[in-house]
Amino acid sequence: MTAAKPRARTAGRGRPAKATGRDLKETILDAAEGLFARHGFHGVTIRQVAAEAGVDTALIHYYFGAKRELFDAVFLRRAEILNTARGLSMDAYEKSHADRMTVEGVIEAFIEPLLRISQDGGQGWKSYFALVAQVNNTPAWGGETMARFFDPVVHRLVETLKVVRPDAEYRDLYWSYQFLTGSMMLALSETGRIDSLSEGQCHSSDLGAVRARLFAYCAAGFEAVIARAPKA
Amino acid sequence: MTAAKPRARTAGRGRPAKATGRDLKETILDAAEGLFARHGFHGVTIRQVAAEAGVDTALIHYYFGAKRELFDAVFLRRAEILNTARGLSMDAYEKSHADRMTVEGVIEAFIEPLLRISQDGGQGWKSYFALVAQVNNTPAWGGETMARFFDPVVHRLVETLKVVRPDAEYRDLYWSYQFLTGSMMLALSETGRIDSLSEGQCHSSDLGAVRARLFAYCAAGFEAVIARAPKA
DNA sequence: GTCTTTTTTCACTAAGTGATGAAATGATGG
DNA sequence: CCATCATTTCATCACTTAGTGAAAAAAGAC
Repeated sequence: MTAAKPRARTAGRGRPAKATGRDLKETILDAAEGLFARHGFHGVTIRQVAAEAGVDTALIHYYFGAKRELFDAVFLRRAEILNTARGLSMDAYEKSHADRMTVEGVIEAFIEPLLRISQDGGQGWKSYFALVAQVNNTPAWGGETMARFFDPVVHRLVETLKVVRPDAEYRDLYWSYQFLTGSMMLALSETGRIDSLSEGQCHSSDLGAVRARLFAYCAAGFEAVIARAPKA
Repeated sequence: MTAAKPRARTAGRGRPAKATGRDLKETILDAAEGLFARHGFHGVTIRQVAAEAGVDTALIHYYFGAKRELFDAVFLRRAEILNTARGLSMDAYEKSHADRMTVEGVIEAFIEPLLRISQDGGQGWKSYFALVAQVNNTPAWGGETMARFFDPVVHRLVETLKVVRPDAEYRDLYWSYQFLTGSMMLALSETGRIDSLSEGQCHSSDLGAVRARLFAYCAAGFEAVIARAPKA
């Protein structure tokens, strides 16, 4: 990073964050988020981000450094919020159902926060989920990033499920999680594919429809995998 | 397309196609396939493909035209084989189990050909599945392409399931398929994520482990969604 | 041999790429 | 009013990109 560190966020010394009212840094992140989500990292140029945000390309480098660092900033911005929300949801469930937890209940506690955030959080969050889905499916990309941010909460899910079904094998739980995350991320990224596939009977933006089915679907899947355990 | 059409394949006038043992066209497609699968369309340059294939960039344009056409050629090459294999698998199942089809059986007939091809077909097929998974998760990309090639066989799956469970609603079947395809494509693209997540207990290359679990997982999911039908 | 056709390479272009250093801007504290 | 400093823009650099047109190479047809 060549540029000076951008801000100590004291009370405004220097030129104020423009008369736009909105923080320019956030505006840049929003623009980058939307574009990266639609076209992927390499499908977006700094100039496009700059145009979308209404700033000069140099400003983007001033705030974020290289293009890759901009991408990481986009990824990071919401990752922690996500983990916190999920952690709280699972805390609440474990507390309120301490002695009568079910597989479906645990799974719901794991997935539901994401659905709620996507529904209530506006377009930014929808773009973000599409972005994560894409990272998750790009072999030469996400490996390390995904692991660093999302492994802990997944391990917690697996451990909790192990408490609910002590006889289940870890391998079965991990594979079931893999299936779950594939379904979940595809649903959250709202690709529009189901709209045309179902000839208008379903809409990928209808997260209520997802909520009404995904928990049951995944829970039944877990149970079935556990049930036919002695196999590999 | 500016370049002359590459081939009239009458009986050999002019230079024959193979000076190198292998067909150069296929070599180019192989190189492009591997690179696109790892880095996505925009993450790959024609020059990289040319270098990997050991040819000049102009030759790629000579055979395939623009970069996007090269990508389509890569996508197309295996799509038909895939559809044929799947069609045959479902034919066989419907014939052999005409009066005793099960949800799990139908799903197995739908997924199993892909697993077998991925196991027996070599690295090319593995790359191809990773590529499809990526297209499937890129909103601004796959819509039309995916629909054109894969909708028919999906419609067939849904109709067959409707025969097995006549009381099921189409919306439930389409949503369940959406969940299925998310799990299936993530498993087929072998991202390696489960390896690190499970600390070595599972391997994404272990398609036997997928086979032993995915059919049961998805079938149970379908049944559960159908069962809690009168909703949403 | 020569002709014709296809395949391959070379040299090139016009447009864009990420990135940077220097200058302009304007609020703030002295 | 002036010096300071974070912020913002401008002009540009060195390089890469997709794509092309012309010529060379290869090989059967005659």
